[in-house]
Amino acid sequence: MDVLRHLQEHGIKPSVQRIAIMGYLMKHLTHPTADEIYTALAPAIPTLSRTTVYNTLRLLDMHGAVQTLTIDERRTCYDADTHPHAHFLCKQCGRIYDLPDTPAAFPADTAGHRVHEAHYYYKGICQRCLSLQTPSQEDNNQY
Amino acid sequence: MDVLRHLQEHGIKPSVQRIAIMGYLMKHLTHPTADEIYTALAPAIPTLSRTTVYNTLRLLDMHGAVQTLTIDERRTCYDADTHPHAHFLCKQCGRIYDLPDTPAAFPADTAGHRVHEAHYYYKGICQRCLSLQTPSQEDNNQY
DNA sequence: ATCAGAACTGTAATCATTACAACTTTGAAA
DNA sequence: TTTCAAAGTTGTAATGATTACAGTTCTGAT
Repeated sequence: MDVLRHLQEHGIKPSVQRIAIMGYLMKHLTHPTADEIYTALAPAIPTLSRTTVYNTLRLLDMHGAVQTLTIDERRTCYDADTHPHAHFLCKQCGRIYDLPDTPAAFPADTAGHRVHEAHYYYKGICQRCLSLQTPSQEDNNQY
Repeated sequence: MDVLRHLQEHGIKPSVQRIAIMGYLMKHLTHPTADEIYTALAPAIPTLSRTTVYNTLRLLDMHGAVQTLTIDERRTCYDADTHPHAHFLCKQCGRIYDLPDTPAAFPADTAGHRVHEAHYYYKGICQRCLSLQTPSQEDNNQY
């Protein structure tokens, strides 16, 4: 997992903060939010600012080094895996999973529009929540 | 376009406000935001409250009478067409278009998760912006 | 006519994100 | 090796969409 090279391949000048944020995303493929990244890195980089995390994530996205996920209305999530792949959001626990099977990356008919990005996602109840489910908890959905 | 029947078919008790909001969405398939709906209806229903628009849209979504689109990080949009169909967001003008061609409604392998909703969308530059594009405007992207 | 529950309203709070201005770092040229 | 401008970072304040909440109005059954 060569974070430095990954940044350079995308034309991003490295810095302590950028390496830490990109590295966190490459290590944790759990689709974290900006705030989760900030909270995780702040102890190791005490001077880190939330603004830097937001700015850096936008920079990484613009250079194609990460993918921005706007699946959940409330939280913007980030994914170091930029290959087009489908996601699943659990409406109960809020976890976002990668799905192995992905529809075709581009629609057959784009109606004349120029497509830059393709996003596929599903919402429902994840396997984990289904197996934990008891009748009395069935309406605990939060997402 | 029978708004009243549409509401009743989804088990929603009608009211002046609910009929107006549902009717607006059925007439305007442009994927408006809550605020756009409020602004459009407020002159005709002077007592209308923004809160009611938000509450009603949530109600309509929960009963399956509309589809909530979380394509754009900033704006939550609504669509009276609840059939699974793909969308295209123009990164320049922000318009959301319907795409005629839609991938399969459900993934072949859901990894054990129970899928309730399928969402497909693309981002890029729409035909309209492409045709208006001049070299000096090429970086006016807002979305 | 009465009354309880549902629906609606307006204001205040929330909270993720962005704007901004000051400070720090970097790296090239003198 | 100093200088200096540009790039990067920081903390605080502002923004703006959405939600919480408490009071008011409407509805429909009795």
